[in-house]
Amino acid sequence: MNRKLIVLCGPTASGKTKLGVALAKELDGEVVSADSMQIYRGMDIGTAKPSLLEREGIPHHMLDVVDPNESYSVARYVSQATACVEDILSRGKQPILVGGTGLYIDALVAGREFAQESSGVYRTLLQERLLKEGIPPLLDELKKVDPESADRLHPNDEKRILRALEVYYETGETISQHNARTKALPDRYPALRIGLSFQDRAKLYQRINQRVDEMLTAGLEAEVKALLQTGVSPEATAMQAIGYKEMVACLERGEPIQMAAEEIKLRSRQYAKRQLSWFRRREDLRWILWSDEPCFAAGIKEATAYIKEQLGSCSQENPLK
RNA sequence: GCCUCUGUAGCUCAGUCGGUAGAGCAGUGGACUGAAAAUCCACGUGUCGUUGGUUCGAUUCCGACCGGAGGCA
Repeated sequence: MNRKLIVLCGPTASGKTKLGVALAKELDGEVVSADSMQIYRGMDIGTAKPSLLEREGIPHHMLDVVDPNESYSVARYVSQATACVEDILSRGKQPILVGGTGLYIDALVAGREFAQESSGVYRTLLQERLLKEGIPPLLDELKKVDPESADRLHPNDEKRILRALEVYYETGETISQHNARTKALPDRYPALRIGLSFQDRAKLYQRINQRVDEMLTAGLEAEVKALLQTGVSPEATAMQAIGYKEMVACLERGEPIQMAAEEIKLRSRQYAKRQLSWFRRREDLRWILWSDEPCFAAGIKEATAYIKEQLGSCSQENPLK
């Protein structure tokens, strides 16, 4: 039985959503979103969540699965999204992972285990200590329990230093041991990865800028205000999303919306660059690069040709049919 | 027209008591194992507005010119 995952990834505004739907139609598939912000209900405009119309009747999973006040994590994503993938496979359909959150994609494909669910007491404790003592004593502590991680982590990388300590105190296993063990495990799913972007970086940036303007026209300001009014905390993880945190700050300071728009464009461009650096490191990823405007007809041709070629080479009959 | 301030990296600006200059931001590359749209790291040569003068040596001092801001008329 074919358990192969098709992965469609790339930076924001590269056209993943549209090509994903087209691919799903072509391959009798369903879309599983791999986006760390589109999971939140009520955050539609700023996350560029595909509307019902844009989904064109193709079932989309992992959209609107939590409230913006809830805390979420890769681990939760992996378990929820795996259930979706299994369900799709059991019905004989092709799962297509579409999204820009590299960590979520890799974790799902690998079937990554994370250090055990915790009560959170250590995290709060460690965060309090960070505030009071600063990072040096915590790094010293990590040096004692997990010298490998202490050595690997940069002294300024507070987030990861805390996590390393947390994992050790929660589970008794150091994060370096845990990582080494889980890295050795084989992937849960075989995956075919397709990356979407532009040949010319400037073109990508131009598209991003344009899309931010469209978001503002579509009512991003009202969406953010509505979220705050329904009690979403500005501190919530969901509110770290690009487009939201800048808008919140702008409203607080009473600045003109145009200033927020410029900030959102800038942060989105920088985000796209980080996404590219995540995806580029994979040698087994097949890039489809738009030369000018995205041409989905050509994109779908290129993608399906690649998929058929890859699948054809490992099985006598087309397993997608 | 006169006076004052100003012109240094893509942008905002430091600085050189005369020995050809450095921050922040932007940009580029990278990392990433329960916050990931988060978080973190690395990378800084540019006719120091132009042109004369003084000087062994000027981006730095002096003059003129050009651009910008303000003030007086």
